[in-house]
Amino acid sequence: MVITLAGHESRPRAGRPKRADARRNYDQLIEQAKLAFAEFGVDASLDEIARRAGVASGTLYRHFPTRLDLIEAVLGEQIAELVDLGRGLLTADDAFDALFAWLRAAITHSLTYRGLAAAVMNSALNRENGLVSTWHAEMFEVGAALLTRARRSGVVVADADEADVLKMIGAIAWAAQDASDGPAQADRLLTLLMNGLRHGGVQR
Amino acid sequence: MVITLAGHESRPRAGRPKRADARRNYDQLIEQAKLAFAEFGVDASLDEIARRAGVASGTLYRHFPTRLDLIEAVLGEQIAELVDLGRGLLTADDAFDALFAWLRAAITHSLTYRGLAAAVMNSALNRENGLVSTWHAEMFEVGAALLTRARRSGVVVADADEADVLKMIGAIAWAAQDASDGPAQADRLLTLLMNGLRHGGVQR
DNA sequence: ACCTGAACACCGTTCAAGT
DNA sequence: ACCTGAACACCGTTCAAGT
Repeated sequence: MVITLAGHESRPRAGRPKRADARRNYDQLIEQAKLAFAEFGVDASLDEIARRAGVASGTLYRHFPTRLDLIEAVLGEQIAELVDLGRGLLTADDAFDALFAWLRAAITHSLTYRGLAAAVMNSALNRENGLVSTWHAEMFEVGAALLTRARRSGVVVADADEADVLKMIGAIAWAAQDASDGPAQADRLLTLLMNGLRHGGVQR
Repeated sequence: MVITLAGHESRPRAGRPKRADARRNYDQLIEQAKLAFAEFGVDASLDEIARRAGVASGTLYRHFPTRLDLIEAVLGEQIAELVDLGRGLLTADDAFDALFAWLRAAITHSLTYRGLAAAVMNSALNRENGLVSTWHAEMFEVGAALLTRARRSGVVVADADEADVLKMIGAIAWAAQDASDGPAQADRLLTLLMNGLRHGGVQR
């Protein structure tokens, strides 16, 4: 008798395929998704993306079973860079500034495409596919490490919770995403948050 | 020659109608919308709401040309109460606590229905129908007044911007809306924000 | 005045049939 | 293996026809 864990063995989870035509389609889909995301946000029509890539809708679903899989593929490198940046900042002199800088970069990243913050938040809630995507997991890990270090250094209040702070980052990104001033507003809101975190009070 | 301002003269903007059957439909629509919003959030299917109210979809659109009009109608009393609360708090002893209390109530209000914070944010951005809805305008006015008072009393940092703070409130509500702990998380995030606003630093 | 319900234009998702 | 494209089930919105 064979025991299978439901929902764990059936996912394609392919990555870039080997066959020539399939690989061409895969690349075209990512390329067109990138353009469509830039134009309409991450809620862009999947059908339209497939059409522009010169491919039927079923093909899109074959490669990217979920809209989130497509988003992840499009943002892959960018996320890797962000994680690297965070790891580097773990040895920076000022633990407060390091945390600040990384959160700032994370927010900037979230502003790449309209709706991205909401999509990420949604993926964090959706526990169905086992754990959260590795994507989100790595981001969380780095952010949590930076906050922990800042807390241990005594530059940040002791009871700041990782999940809360990172959730707040998502919230700020969401709030600023289609404001006319955009990044500037995100900066102001982040400053508000950091003042709340700073041990020893607001500095003016 | 007659000059008309596009988009300003043609809106029904009815309110509760006079004819008996129309009024019955109107009330039923609000009643069923309330139930549907509670069950599915403010993105509930309008067709389904009409169906449950025993009415064709066109009737719903006649009374509530926009989803936002329906939301406003459903939440009317609740918003009035919130505005009244805020006005009362304007004469409270402690300007900081008054601001805190009102923001807390505003967040709690936003948690009534899933998706409400996003809908409100969206309406604030959508300048097409002249100004923002009176609903939003009154809320903003009261919130801004409370913040201004706190700033003048010197209990809140001088450069806190009304629009930023209120946007942050929306963001917090959004972040907490489908968390498992819900209101508790919203409280923690709000505390973070208030610490950032407090003049003289964090108190522990 | 108000309501009905069909019609339209869009979604995402699945799946049998083809190569 | 991979792709196609029709089919399905859902949307919101409009509008001619009825009362």
